[in-house]
Order: sequence, then structure tokens, then C-alpha cells
Amino acid sequence: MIADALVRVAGRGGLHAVSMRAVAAEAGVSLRLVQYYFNDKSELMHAALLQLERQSAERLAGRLARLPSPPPARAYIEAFLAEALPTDARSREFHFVWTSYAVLAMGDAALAEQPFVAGPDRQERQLAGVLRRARTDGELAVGADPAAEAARLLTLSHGLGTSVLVGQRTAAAAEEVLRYHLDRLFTVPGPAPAPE
Amino acid sequence: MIADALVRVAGRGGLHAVSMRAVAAEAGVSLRLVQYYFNDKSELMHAALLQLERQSAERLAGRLARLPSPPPARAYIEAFLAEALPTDARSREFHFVWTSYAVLAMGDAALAEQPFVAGPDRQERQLAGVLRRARTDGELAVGADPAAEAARLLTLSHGLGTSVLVGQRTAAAAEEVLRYHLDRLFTVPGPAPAPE
DNA sequence: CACTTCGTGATACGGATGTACCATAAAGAA
DNA sequence: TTCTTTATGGTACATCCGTATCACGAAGTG
Repeated sequence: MIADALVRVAGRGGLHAVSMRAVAAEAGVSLRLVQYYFNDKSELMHAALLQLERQSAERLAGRLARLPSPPPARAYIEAFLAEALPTDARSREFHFVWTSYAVLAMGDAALAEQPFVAGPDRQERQLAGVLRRARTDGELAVGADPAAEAARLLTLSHGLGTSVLVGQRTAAAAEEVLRYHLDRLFTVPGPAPAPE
Repeated sequence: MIADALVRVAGRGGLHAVSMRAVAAEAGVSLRLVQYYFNDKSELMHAALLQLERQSAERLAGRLARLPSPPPARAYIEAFLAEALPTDARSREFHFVWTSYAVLAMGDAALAEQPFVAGPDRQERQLAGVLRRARTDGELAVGADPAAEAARLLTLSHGLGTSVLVGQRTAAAAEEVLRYHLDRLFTVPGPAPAPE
């Protein structure tokens, strides 16, 4: 798929390395073909962004599907956040390109609307719902507000993700901060760390 | 200054709108002059980044200088984080351009080294130092780990900042999340919110 | 068969960009 | 005075980019 080629190109050289020609070469097709399927460059960029979003949602769904049912709140949230950190090379590519799009969207409200506003809003509500249920089950620390905690979780994981991408922190260090955060949010302990 | 012109151009159209000609026009000088002071485009970009960093440090220093001495830990940290959120137009421009550079640095380890690794590392240590002192003074919640808390504060504020830039959250909402976070971190209450 | 649509290729065009080169004028040093 | 350095402008050049155009075969349809 051509949109995949765009992601690969952007994963190597950033979004500013994405040109119609570079994408065509990466996909092994002619420039004309890229023009044929996506008339514009903007259409191509938009399509690649939609595809990134879809793939990410699928990966998250896969993680959640592997949970026991009903999923424990902490496991659910850990699955959620595991997808939000750039741990392996594939995930790193994804987050790099995704963040590049996010910066692009900071100067273009129309581009931002669906993926960067509506998407995180939905995730935040979803997370808040899980936290509300956990609170009635008495699993949350006292005084925890589900909506505020959902916002904290998402923004914290995004911030950690960029600090990893930029090379300030290793993915393992970011996961440790996240674990620390969850330990202070939940009253029930998380899973024991794997022995080394 | 020419580097200021670069920041203004990037603040409007993002870093990809920055060209030698655009910067020259914004600064009201000839293209040749931009070439004269900064031989390369990469030198120009680098210089503008350094200037952004310096200005940000100066603003932070100004905030900290206006604090009573010795500054209360919470006030100190609030000053720190106030600088980290895009509240007004000037701050928004700064964070937009800064984040654009951060994304650029994700694909260029050399560019990232000084401003995006060493800088946040230093800030994190600085914050951890303040938190350590607050802990010995009994101002921190029980079980709080200064290093982990510093990491949480910085990454949380960065994540909140990008969510504001992208339009998902208002700056006021971000400040509220931050206040919530600090309320759970400190045992002593923060300043009362201004009556409306 | 004739014709239209779809998929793919090669290439041309206008514009923007980074960089290089030439020129000029002021100022200071010899 | 002559020379060198500093500061500034104008312009040309090669390259790349997005887009448009022409071309051609395969496939399906009447």
C-alpha cells in the first residue's frame, strides 16, 4: 500500500522528507500512480494519517481482546498505556510519524479536528469510564477523580512518549514512571515485575 | 534580530514555512544578509533554537526571582510549570516552535543532544532537588519519590502543553489538571483560586 | 468488433529553495 | 593613500517539488 510507504519514508526522515516522488520510490511504483490514487499531496497525507489512526486502534483492540473478561481495571489501563509508549522499532516509527502529524496539526485546525481532538477526547472518556467503575469497586486511591485521572494518564503517557522519542529517556525508564503513577492511583497492587 | 524573524515565521506557518527568503522578508533584510550572518540554513535553524532556549530560561529565571525567599516548594514548582504551558499568544508561539524543533530532533540525534536531552535532564534534577527538600520538610504526600515525581511533573506538563496546542484542551483546563496533580502531591494546600 | 474505463508509465512545466557569485560602500589599518 | 575587513544588496544556477499532460495496454461491456 502506498500510504504505508509514506509512513516508512516519514519514519526515516520525518514528514518533511515525504514527497510524492519519495513515496512512489519507496512503494516501488511510478509517480503517476501516486497521483492516480491520491489526487493531491494533501489527500495522500490525510489518507496516511487515517491509516495510522486505524492501525493504532486495531492494535489497541488486539491488546484489549487478549485480556480476561471482565478485564481488571488496572490491566485494562496498562494495555491502554502500553500502546502509548514507543517501545520497539515499529512502535517508535508510529509515534514519530504520529507526533509529526500532531505538530502539523498545531498550525492547521482542520487537520487536527478528527484525529487529534476527537480521538483523544474519546479515549479520555473511555478511560474515565473504566476509572469510575474501578472507584465504585474501591480499587482507586481516595479522592481520585476519574475525569482528572484520565486526563493525567493520557497526557502523562504522551509526554513520556515524546521524551523517549527525543532520546531523553529510555522506554524502560518511561514504563517505570508509568508504573509508579499507577501504583499511586490504584489501591490494589499491579502485577509483580518479571524476575531478571 | 534575524533569529527572531525565524521564530515569527515558524510561529505562523510551522517550521516547514521557514525558508531563507521568508526569514529575510520577515526581518526586512535581504536574502544575502541572512546568508552572511548564518552561512547555512542549518546554522540559522540552530541559532534560532539556541535563542529560544535562552529566552525560555530567562523567563523562568524572572518568574523564580519574583518569588519570596526562600521560595515555598509548591510556589517554586508552580512557577516552573507555568512556563511550560501555552497560555497566552506569546507562550503559544514559543511552544509551537519549540515542539516543532523537538519533532525535528527526533530524527536527528545530534540536534537533540543539547536542548532536548541535557536541558530537560537538568530541569528534572533541579525539580527533584526542590522536591527532596520539600519531603524532608514534610510537605510531600507519603511515599512520594522525588526523582519519579520530577519526571512526572515534567512529562505531564509537556503532554498537557501539546494537548493545548493541538486544540484538544483549553489552557485553563490544562492548568486545572496541573492543580489537581499538585494537590495530590503536596500535603500543604496551594494558593486559593482567585474569585471570579 | 468498437468503445470506454481503469491502471500505469514517461515526461514536461512553473515555481520555490538553498547556495554561490559579483558588486558596493563604509571603516579602519598600514 | 592604499589595502583589508565588515556589512549589505542583487542576481544567477542547479535542484527538487507538486501538478498537468500525453501515451499505451488490459479489461470489461455494448
